[in-house]
Amino acid sequence: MKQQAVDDRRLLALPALLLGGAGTLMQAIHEGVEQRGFTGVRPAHGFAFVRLAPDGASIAEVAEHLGVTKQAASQLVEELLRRGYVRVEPHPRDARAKLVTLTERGWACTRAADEAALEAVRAWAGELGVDRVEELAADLARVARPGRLRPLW
Amino acid sequence: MKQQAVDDRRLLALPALLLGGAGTLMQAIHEGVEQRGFTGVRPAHGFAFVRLAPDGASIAEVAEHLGVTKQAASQLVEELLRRGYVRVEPHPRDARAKLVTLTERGWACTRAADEAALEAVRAWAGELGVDRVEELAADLARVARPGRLRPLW
DNA sequence: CAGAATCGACAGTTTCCTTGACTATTTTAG
DNA sequence: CTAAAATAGTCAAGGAAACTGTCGATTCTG
Repeated sequence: MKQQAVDDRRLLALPALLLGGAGTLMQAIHEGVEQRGFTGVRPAHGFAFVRLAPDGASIAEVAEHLGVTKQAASQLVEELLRRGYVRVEPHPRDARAKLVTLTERGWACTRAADEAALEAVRAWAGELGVDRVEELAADLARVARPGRLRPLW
Repeated sequence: MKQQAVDDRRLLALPALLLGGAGTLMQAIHEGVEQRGFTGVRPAHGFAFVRLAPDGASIAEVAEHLGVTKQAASQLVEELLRRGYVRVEPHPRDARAKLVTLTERGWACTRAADEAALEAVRAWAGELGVDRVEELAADLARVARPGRLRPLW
């Protein structure tokens, strides 16, 4: 039990660091995307792009992915449509649904986000070394169950 | 340049994992705190507790810590007051200001959050080993400059 | 094929944060 | 030492982004 207490103290630092690191990273990505000329894009949009990227998705699928209601997803998609990041077509297999896919501008924004993220992580690799960063990623991959990629809580 | 491209691919996984891991952790903490009987406590409250914990803080200091306006911080403090997590007294050195400090209930909630976080991280330690988790924390500590601990965006 | 489930939209509401204007106090400059 | 500027906090109004509830249209299920 005493050993347990010691371990606890060693473990207690991680949550704050993880939350802080994620916040820092998100901020860096957000700023990087803006600097590359994609203004008015919120992180929630970026998380939506992840789901839309491969082959598009329905609004309900976007909602499920973000962990919000269909109404919220619908609004978000409409905003992305207005800004030219996505196109919305009738779904080929379901007349009730709409198929939302990225436009070229949407893809460009996605690439910009990747670049911005990479820029931040490259700085870390310079500090820790590429191998250490890769280990970090491997460790996280084992513990971070990729549930919903929610913007927030 | 080619090596650079290879490294990039190896690094590109980290951002999503870090964001996902942080989200998972936040969710776990939030649920753990609720299960321990502290209902209606949002993560933003938890971040405020961090600032209040040592010796209390003024409303403006809470605002600065959270990265929101004084008005928002004022409202948040009032809510914490209603729920019994903090007490508000006149500031001993500045008649304009209020000194906000945690009540015993506030401290209990803080401990509950620590326990919930620990519970999650202990599960990781079981998966990776304590030493590996500690390395993880050490790496993160070197790269994650603890800016504002915002709930954010 | 009839009932249940699902897709998305409309309307109204809530929550949380913002800007702007204001008073009271403290700090700074002349 | 006082007049001006800065700061602490509040009130009021408004907006962004989510929510619930309801609905018509379509698809799935038994």
